[in-house]
Amino acid sequence: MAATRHERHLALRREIVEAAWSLSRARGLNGWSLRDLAAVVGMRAPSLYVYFDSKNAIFDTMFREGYQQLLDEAAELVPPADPRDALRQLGRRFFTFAIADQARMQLMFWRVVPGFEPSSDAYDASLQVSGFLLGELQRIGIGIGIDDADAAEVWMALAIGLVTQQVANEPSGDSWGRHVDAMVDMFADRYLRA
Amino acid sequence: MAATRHERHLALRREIVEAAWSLSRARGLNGWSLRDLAAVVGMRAPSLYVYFDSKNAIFDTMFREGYQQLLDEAAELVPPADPRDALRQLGRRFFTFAIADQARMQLMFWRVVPGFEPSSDAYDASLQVSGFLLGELQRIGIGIGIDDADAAEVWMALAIGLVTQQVANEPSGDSWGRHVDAMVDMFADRYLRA
DNA sequence: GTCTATAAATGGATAGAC
DNA sequence: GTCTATCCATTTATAGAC
Repeated sequence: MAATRHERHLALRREIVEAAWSLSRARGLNGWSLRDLAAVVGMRAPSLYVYFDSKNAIFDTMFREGYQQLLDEAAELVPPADPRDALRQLGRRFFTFAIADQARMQLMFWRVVPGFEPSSDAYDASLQVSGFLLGELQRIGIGIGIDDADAAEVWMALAIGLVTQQVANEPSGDSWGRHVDAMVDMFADRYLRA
Repeated sequence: MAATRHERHLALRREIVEAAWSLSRARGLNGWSLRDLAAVVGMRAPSLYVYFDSKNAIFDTMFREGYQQLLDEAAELVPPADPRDALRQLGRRFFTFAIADQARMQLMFWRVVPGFEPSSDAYDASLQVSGFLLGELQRIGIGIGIDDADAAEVWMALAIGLVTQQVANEPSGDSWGRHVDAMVDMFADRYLRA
């Protein structure tokens, strides 16, 4: 069964994005050019334009994939019955996810690529993650009766603060992870319904 | 009283750094070249090398100044007697300081300029800030008896998380600031000695 | 679809005259 | 100290042959 033209096109698109991830992990989000990227997949730079309209279009795909990956990991979770344990699981998993790929983290949460703004499609993917988090916090029993969205924002700030400190101060380590439980407990003490 | 050659040299150095701050605020840390910078101070690019060895040397000075400014602001604080009020003051002031200049914040806390690593002198300035924070938290009465440095790391993660979310998601606003008190209270509930 | 060639611009940094 | 001229490298992107 020969692959159709369309299938081959999609496969090469995939290969290009994977190479972009690989280069970003190795040299940073802004550490590679289209020439470099093309070389990895055995092409010349102009050929990439058959698959993507611009370099930012590649970043856009990566941005969307980052949030999709986070959503996939979240969907796989089997939350413990105890609310506080469920929060700990969420916090630990997010920390692990974020520091596992610093380039991905920076693309998703720091917006650090000059001139890149996520398309509305890509932005939708990030909204799905926010929606999942909000739903999960509500299910677990978060809220002081006024505004669950505020609790979700505080949760994200806690999580991203820890990850930001980790990546900025000790890029190749994970020692800030030892504070995850403490931060989850702080959050639970304030926002978990008794 | 005529200015000495040395004084004129220092004055121009200052003018160059101020122009670099100005450009960074207007176009981002990576949004200007040495040509642009020279134009602002009425020079050509090569003349800048009389005052700085490289572009990164300019960033290094800015990095050091950023931490010095934070230290200066901190030193001006008159802490309220009540420990929790003192923490609130610290948190609010840091948030205001950080979002007042996003380029400065990104240079200090995100390490986002490719190829730039702070010199040991500049790094020392950042250590002074850490030292001040640790001393202040101890004075206020933080600590669960084991490790005050952990509390300081958690404090910084909280503060930087809020600022990171603010800058990444609403660069021109300050709405994440409404969570400052909530985060300070969470921190106080856990780490403030009763 | 892939290539060569090239546009068109930009970058940090240096040499050397004045 | 400041300049012109320039090096040398780099970049994204396009035109057009094959």
